[in-house]
Amino acid sequence: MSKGTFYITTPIYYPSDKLHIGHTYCTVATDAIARYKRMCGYDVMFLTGTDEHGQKIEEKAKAKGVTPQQFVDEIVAGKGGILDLWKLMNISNDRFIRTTDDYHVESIQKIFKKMYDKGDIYKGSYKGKYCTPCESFWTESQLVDGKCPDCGREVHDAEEEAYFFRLSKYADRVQALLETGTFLEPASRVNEMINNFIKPGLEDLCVSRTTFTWGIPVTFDPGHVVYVWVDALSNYITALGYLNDRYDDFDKFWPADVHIVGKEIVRFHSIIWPAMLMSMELPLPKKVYGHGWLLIDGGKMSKSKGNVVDPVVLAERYGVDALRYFLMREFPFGSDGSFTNEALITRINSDLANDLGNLLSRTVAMVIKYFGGTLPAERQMDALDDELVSMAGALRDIYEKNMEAFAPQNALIEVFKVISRANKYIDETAPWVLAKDESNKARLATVMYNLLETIRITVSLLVPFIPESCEKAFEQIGARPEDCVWDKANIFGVLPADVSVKKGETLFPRIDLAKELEALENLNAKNAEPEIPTVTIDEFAKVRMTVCKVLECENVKKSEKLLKFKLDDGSGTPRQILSGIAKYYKPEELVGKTVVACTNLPPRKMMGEESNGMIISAEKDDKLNLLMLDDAIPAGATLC
RNA sequence: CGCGGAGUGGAGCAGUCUGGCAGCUCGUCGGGCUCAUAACCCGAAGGUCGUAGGUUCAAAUCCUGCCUCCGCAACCA
Repeated sequence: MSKGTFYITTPIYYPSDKLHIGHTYCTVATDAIARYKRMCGYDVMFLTGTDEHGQKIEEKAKAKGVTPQQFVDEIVAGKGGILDLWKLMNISNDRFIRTTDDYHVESIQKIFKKMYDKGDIYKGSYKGKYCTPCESFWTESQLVDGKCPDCGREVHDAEEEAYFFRLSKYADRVQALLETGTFLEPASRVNEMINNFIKPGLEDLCVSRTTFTWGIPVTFDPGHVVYVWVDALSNYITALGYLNDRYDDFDKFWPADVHIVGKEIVRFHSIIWPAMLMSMELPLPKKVYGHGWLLIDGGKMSKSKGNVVDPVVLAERYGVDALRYFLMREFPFGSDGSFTNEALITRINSDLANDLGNLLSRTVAMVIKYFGGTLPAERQMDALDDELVSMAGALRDIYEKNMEAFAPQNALIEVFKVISRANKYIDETAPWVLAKDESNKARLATVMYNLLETIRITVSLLVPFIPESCEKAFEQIGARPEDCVWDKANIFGVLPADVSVKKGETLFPRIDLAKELEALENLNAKNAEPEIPTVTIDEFAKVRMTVCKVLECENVKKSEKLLKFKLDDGSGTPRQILSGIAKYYKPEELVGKTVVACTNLPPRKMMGEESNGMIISAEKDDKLNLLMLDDAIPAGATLC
């Protein structure tokens, strides 16, 4: 029965914040592929999880006053956390790994030791400039006038002990891997990897840290924790029981059939991970697929833009299946796509409500109206039936080809071509006309049966995408579970001749576009406002705002954003400040103006120039205005 | 000259590898139908395929220059 095994993974997500629609997109896509493979008869292992170590988590936990473990427990397993999100989205993962799980920790320590014993991990040092108060390493180029870019104080030469992985040793083999065959897809990502990372030369990779403690300790060298690469990437094998006793299906499922990843981490999965596996002398995954991003308003989703899309809100408003369908249907999997609420609602309405839902609804209603819900067994074929029947019968193979090519979007397009054809078929056969004459019974029954069969086949193939809705649809057309399987999705005529339908709830209610857009807009506006902490008068008083006259102003070369100012701040010495407002002002129009700057910020280096303070401006949406005062007030005056 | 992606009717995209009548979805307009979730079906309008040049019998597609947008990297205090 089984066609063999299929091991598929998502990345393990970093739980420093709530996950957004982008993570959901990746996981839903992986889920759809996993469900498809199961449907085809593969023994599937679908893994997802979380990457829970590192400095950022440590810092966030500290800021919140909890331990790192408590912090990640809350985000991963707490109410509304990552586990809840995947449950809501109906994700069918077989396993969920957390890098803080005991068995993973145990495996990582053994893997690290194994690579060390082999000589592929060696102890070296990280040379750089160290700022003691900031506890930070800086490279020469990051320094501002030879001083710490964060605090402006002196730095000194320092070396930090660290372990390195001999990535360079595997560069040739990795390049060959990328260049031959189909290891990395889509193909457009291959050039990017080779030009950007391999050709300039691969440097050995720092794989341990001593500057933070939230990580897996290196067993043979206390004080070092394993840095992200070995810890996170290895999850794909530790979750199968590699070097641990928790699971024992490593031999069964490794190598992975495909790692689904976002394009931002293609580099780690297509260069570092294969090199690590080469070092461990393990088989390489068969494929890494780098999907595109969902862009908002043509740009990247980001907190600061306030345009982060919350999957929970959308799933609760429109249904999990509708959201899953939209994500898979709207965007070409390998490229970026632009997400808009309007596209979401329009897509749900036109495909799911108008085409599929309505087809089901009108078909079931007619079977009930004309036959009391059960078809008579007599049939009468007609040439009108041919096209629909052959399209439905041929669909599975076309669908399969697209799914195998990681083009779920095209698979869905093909399914909906058949659904549209069925709607047209109703017009062509005009059942309501046939129903007027008793002598047409057999013909009418044939039309109804053909419609039910078309629905059975198309909905069978939609199961990986919208599983719950499909169950409801099967029930309405009177299909038994054994009729709705892969092996019968390319056969027309599976339902019993005297099939009985059952009226059910509306599968996908139509959504009022204008009303919902407004509602979402309002929700978003509310969410965009972060909780603003109150400041005490003492804290506020620390901020020094000084009136300055613009002496000189020019563009910073090679920078699109920065303007360089020389300001008279009343001290007698000109003050240099850089400001990212080149988009809004021309340098010459600012000379002589009276502006306000915060003058007690630490110096900071940008594009090789030092900035001593911040010029105050007001910004909203895409508008920005510098705060300018009347010329009457002299330079050096302070705001109070 | 840092790396990469993209510019195709009002919107979103396919087509480009391998030149051969410019296609799909949504929207708009007109018509049809009444089984259905005001849904469905048919028809129409709308594009010098970013731009300038080149190759060719023939260019959205191949070549060269330029412009614009997006992402990465480095700065956006």
